[in-house]
Amino acid sequence: MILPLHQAIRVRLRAVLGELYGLDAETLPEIAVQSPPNRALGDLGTPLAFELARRLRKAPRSIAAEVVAALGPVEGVARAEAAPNGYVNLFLAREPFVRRALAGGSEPPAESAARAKVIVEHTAINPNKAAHIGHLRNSAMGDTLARTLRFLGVPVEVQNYIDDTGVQVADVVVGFQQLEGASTADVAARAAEPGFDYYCWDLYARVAEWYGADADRLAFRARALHEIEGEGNPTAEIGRVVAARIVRCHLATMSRLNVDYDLLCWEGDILRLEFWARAFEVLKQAGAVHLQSGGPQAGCWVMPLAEDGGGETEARAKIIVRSNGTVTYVGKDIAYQFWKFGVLEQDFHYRPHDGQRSGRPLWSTTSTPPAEGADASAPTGPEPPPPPFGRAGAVYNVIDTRQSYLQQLLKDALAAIDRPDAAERSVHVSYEMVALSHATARLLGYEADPGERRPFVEVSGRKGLGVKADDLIDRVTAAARHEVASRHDDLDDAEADRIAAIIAVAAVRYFMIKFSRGKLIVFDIEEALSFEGESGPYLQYAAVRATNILRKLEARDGLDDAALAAALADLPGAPLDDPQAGELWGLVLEASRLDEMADQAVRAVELSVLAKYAFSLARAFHTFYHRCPVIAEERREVRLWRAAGVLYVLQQLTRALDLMGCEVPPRM
RNA sequence: GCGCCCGUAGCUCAGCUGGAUAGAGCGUCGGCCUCCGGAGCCGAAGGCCACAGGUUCGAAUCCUGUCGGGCGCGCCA
Repeated sequence: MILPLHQAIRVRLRAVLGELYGLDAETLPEIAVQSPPNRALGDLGTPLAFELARRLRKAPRSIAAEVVAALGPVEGVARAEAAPNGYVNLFLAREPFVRRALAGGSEPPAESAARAKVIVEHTAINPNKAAHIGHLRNSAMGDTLARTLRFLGVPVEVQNYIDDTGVQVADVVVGFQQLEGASTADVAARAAEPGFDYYCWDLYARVAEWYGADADRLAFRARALHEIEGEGNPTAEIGRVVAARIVRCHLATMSRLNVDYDLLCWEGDILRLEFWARAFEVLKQAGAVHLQSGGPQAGCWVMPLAEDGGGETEARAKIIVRSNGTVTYVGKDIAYQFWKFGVLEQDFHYRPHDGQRSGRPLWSTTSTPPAEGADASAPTGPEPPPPPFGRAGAVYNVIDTRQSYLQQLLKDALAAIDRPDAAERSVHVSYEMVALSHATARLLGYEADPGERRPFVEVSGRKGLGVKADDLIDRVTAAARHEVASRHDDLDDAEADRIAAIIAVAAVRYFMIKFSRGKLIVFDIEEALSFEGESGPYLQYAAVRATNILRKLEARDGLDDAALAAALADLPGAPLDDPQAGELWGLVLEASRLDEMADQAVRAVELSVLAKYAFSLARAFHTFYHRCPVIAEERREVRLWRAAGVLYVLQQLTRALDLMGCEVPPRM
């Protein structure tokens, strides 16, 4: 991994600047270490001479020359060069670099339990219908972020917020009651059957249409919404049945994509445990909210909007508690966010939820404490106590860009209660929506709106318009299955299915991650089914090719990973410095940058960085594959070093894929 | 009206805390299976980085303005 080397170089350069010019390390800006555009220029380079030119009243070129002359030995660096234009370029010691890379290849990432825990909240799909492609973008980003943070040694807690008491669930309940005359038992029976999430998808669309036909019917929604927050009434019971079942459907869908969670947070529990009451106290004590005495907002508790500046702040304050005393959505969200940062001295109760395919234990919040002794009688023995949830040092909320205003209010609220640290570390991971191409919308049977001028069609749950996540995965899997079968006629059905599933996951997840988050994705089914070019399967194919080389090497020469390592131990490194070895060296160097890219992805909160890097590494490998044969190479030293490079690339590519929740299939 | 996001090749997009010659994929055209599997590789054509100023040794990147597009801004959730 190259990041520690960057750091060592920075430290040395800072010392050199101190020795040469008496510059204080404190007053120096962070020294940029970057990759030169062309490997011939160097393996790493820094433009520090440019920044110092004015301060030192010297030409960059001479500063660079002086720095290079004074640099002295740096661990891992073979030599330095001052480029004529002023760059300081570094050439790494290749042999030790490759040896260290291979040795560290199997090491687990540096654990640092001392670092503050980070909460990543993602998915948060309304539990009233099947998940669609828009939700996949959220989950793919959130899961990749969580995996990347863990890779960097940060303790992570993944939460999935379940809005079980919102309008969307209420609407489906109204559908069951008013359109189907269903009882709680009827709904429970239907929920136990397969395809409940698809059934509710259609029902939800029907309810929306039903409301549209007669505005008076919206009264049913208002009543259901009220009842659903309570307990012991049929509406609440049906709501519970629906939400519980749909959440299981969502978890099953996400599990297909290797997405998992630590905790399900139910909005109903936040209400029943009255988190808001405590949050309200905190806000009032800090003077963050006040009661509006006059004007249109008279009788409401409001929070002044930050940075309003003008004299109209009073009129434009954000209402947190309505004049009738009920709390708004914003208030509930503030309470939840406060809990995440440990601001409320209050906690949920917890119960274990179903197991996850990944094996990661999943917990669920509840409103009631576990019954005494009940667990001890269970066949599995007493339940382990829940881990300490909440109280995070930083929070990432993965929610689409339309929630920006609300997310800003959460930061404002934290700042208003004098928790600027929490406000600062309250990060909105915003992203644009996923829309449908006209061609795909047409394929779904959607009649194009003649007034539609935009080049895409917005997904709409109310209209029932959208590509369901499971349908997408099914279609991509079928396409992958077809491809696999056409390439291998010796695979049995189970194996072919397994490989197709692995490929489909990569295709879908890579597609959701490769665009930067501010970009609207216009989803086109044909494009998604293409496994050529910049796609998940392209990355997997590179890894499979690497695996094949190593497998053949083992079959022919009996050289497995351990034997290869042993053979390298007493192998001269000279072939690496051969000018012809440039291809191999460039590949290894590129492969070593995974930690640099993971770090950058987190700092910029831009997961596409990771996707682009993995793609470029795969591309570099494919090129190498064509130019530099391994098996057929006759010179033993060259062959072994190439094999070492292939092994390292495979390790790094596998890790990069893992960060995106993708696996390497055994064949493809 | 205010706020956020977007504008780079025919299309879809990368371009890192400003840095060396603006890069990919798709599409088009032309090559490559006697060679570790062609879901691949190599090459060609294709760019006033929306526009105009500014800051800087240096701007696709930062600042201001203009134009075009998207999304928010409720005693809804």
